[in-house]
Amino acid sequence: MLQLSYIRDNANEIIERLKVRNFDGQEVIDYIVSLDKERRETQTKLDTEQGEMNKISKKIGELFKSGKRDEAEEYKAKTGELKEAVKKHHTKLNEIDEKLQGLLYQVPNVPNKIVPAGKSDADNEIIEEVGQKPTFDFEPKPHWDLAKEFELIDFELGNKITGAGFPLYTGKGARLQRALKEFFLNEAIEAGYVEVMPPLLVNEDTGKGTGQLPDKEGQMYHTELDHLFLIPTAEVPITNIYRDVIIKEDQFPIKHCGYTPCFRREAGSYGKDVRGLNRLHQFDKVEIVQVTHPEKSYEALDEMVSYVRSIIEKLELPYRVARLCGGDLGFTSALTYDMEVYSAAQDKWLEVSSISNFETFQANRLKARFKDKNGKMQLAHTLNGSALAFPRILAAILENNQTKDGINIPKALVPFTGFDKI
RNA sequence: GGAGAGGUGGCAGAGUGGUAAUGCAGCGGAUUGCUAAUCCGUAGUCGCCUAACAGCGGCUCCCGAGUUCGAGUCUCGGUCUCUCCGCCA
Repeated sequence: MLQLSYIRDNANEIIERLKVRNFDGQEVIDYIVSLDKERRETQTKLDTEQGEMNKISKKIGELFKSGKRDEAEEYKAKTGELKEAVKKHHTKLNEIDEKLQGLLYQVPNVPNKIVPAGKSDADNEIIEEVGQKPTFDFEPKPHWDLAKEFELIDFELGNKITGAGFPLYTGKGARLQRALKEFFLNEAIEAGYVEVMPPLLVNEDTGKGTGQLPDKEGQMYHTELDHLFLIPTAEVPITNIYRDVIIKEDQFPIKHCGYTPCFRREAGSYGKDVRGLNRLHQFDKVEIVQVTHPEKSYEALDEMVSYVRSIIEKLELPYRVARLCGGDLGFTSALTYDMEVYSAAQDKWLEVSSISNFETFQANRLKARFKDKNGKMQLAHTLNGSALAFPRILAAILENNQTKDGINIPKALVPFTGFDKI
């Protein structure tokens, strides 16, 4: 959520920059600005009236104390009209606030100046491509065939137990998942991220804090009875650690990592994209999160990108880095880099990480603040990224490393799998 | 699931209708051979007024409604936490 004061002072610039994400903000921003003006006028009136009330009440109190009951009664009689006015303006203020809140929730984050214009992922700016695509002297098989052949994943069983998009990993497949978890967490801790193991169900306040709620509840599984949500990413519980927290400036940068399963309804997905491990309702991921001083957040973003590069390189996977265009940029993000690994048999780039700077957009909802050197409260900046999502990494490892008689495990994982070949 | 207790400023903790004690910590200042000690100030938020600082005012004692000239205090609803019992990994 953008700050009201920021909108008030920069309305035109905001409208202009939102165009990059194909968001026409003219109407809603104009409405916000005019409502804000009305709100302030109303509050000024209300404040004056309430101040008047307070004075009279105080006076009556004094009169009662000194036994001047008659005089007190006179003052009492005077309050009726004032009370009505207070009530009226109070109601009006509440109404305006509610409306304003609803409108503010509709405005996405302002894209960073370097975000390219564009409609879809096809317009993302590929910044760099690293590594060699593998070559084969036979027809490489897609991972879903390999998974079946080597009994790594049983999609049918997952289907039976739960439904589509909930695979059951078996044998070496399961062991590989565990190895990825171990490897990713160890690397992150090595890089200075403090591990947390958060709850997998979150309440409504938490969902609002990071921007999943309101409006995007359709993407999350919801437990009806207890009104809790299954997390779509560890970003949600981890970033919410800092909801309503006043951070000490010397704590910056705060760095966390965490492994969690993630649950996504993926309403509306269909077709080829959902084949095999490409798009699941439940998957595992290690997430990295940073909370930083506003002046340091882009530095942190770069650091996170190079960290994620380093682990992909250790897994010996060809990858590329994309700067998301306005049309593909998430609602809450100001700048996002996607990391995509090449998966040979599908001949596709698979998104395995999305690294974003939200600037103050989340912090504003979260009220994640710190006192700066001048003693002023300021919003912190929040960032996060996948490091990494397991299924597509697994898909790429299987497809890229297949040979005629098996699949080679990247060296970095061998200490955790206990085998170097499938 | 049953019963009870309780949510007060960063923390601790008073306050049963008259406008939020006190202690600790942090920060700023004063004093000061140094250190220690001492003293003073210091919550957040919204608004008015400012070039800015300052100043003034409103709101905030979990949330919402109500009673009252006046609510942390009384009434109703909601919510969260804790304790005991039951169930259970």
